Amino acid sequence: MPKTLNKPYHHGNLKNELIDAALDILKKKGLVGLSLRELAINLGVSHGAPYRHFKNKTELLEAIAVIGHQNLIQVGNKARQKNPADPKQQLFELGLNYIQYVSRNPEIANLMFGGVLSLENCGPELKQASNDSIGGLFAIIESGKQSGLFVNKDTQSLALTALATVHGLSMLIIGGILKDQVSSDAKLQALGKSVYEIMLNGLLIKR
Amino acid sequence: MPKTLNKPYHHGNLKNELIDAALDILKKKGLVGLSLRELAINLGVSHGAPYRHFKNKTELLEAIAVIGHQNLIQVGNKARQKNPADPKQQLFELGLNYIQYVSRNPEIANLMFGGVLSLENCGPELKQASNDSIGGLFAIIESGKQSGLFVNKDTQSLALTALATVHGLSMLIIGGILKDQVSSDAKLQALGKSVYEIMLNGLLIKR
DNA sequence: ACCTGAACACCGTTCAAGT
DNA sequence: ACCTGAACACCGTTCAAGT
Repeated sequence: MPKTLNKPYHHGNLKNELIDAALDILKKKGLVGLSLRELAINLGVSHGAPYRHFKNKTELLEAIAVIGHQNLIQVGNKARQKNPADPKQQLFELGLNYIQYVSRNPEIANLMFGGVLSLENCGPELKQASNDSIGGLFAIIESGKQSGLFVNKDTQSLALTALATVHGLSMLIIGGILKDQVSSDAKLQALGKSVYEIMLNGLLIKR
Repeated sequence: MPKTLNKPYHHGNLKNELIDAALDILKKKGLVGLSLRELAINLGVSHGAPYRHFKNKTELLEAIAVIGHQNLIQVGNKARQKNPADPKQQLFELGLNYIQYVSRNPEIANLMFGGVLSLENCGPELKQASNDSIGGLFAIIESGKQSGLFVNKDTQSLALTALATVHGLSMLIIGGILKDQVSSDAKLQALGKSVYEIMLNGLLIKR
């Protein structure tokens, strides 16, 4: 990791290095263990330096949450591009990769969804990113409806149901509530597939 | 609210008062605004006093999370008792009331599910409570399967699908992601009902 | 424009000492 | 058994001053 190389640097892209270092500590020590002062010291600057790039600690955390949302947006985009004209498979891949991303980045996910940040009084970047992250799912549902695959109910309710299922499963997993059910990667995959099929076909017996 | 009544008290049930006061501040100022020191001062004791009743701040937060889980367990119990032999209605009430409880107690929910506490290294009470909170749902699914109402898949997958949907919707709501969709209590109710029916019947068109 | 270093007002936690 | 008060090691944030 880049600590001090040849010489102490007095400028550069401290902003991005702060974000990277923050991500690092977040994964290692969790949100509680993350302090701006430690970040600054680790990067060889004074503890006041971060405030030239972030108004406060929250603004740094928001920057990380934005990255998380952008990653989820990518998950949606990839799922669509990889399976053109197959909304069912698109939905499946979106779901499984969503769960996988959250499982592998629990600290970022908790930052995005754990109530630490407020979408009301946050910067415009986070507002934008968090809005956009639902977009891919809506598109999939919409195309699936048009091709007569999905039920003809309002797109929003359908999309939210799918999102809720996937999101809920993800959050339950990183919350540790399902630790028995997802002790291995294979089990997680199996559970995801199982839930996905129940979501598609419903809980009720057909009549 | 109980601050200083007639005389300064030097003993009593400080432990419970700390929990109550913490809940109060949690709702008013959020988790970030909660400090043991302020709690102690508000209750008229020294800042060291809380440490006679809680090993540390985390242990206080765990006590609150336990209360939250117990409340969710009650939600499940009520839903079952109120609609005997009607698993469909039981599931509906459990779901809507779960969403309602989380919506109305977002700080507690974020404490339970937001990654602040670890279910791995927490006290036995929280472990117990968090395990039990899924129980009611399992019972509903099981009885619904036996009466030929729900699909004959493994109970765990069915229960987790239902839980994930309800939990996910709840967390999305308090996360502010659905603020447009749930701006009023009526809208929340409508969305809940809509999602519930999609969950029951599935996304796919029957063939 | 960017960074430093002192300063302020907080924290959590520990521990001898008091009652 | 329960609480106090000093003490320690941290925080976030601000701001004059440096380069």
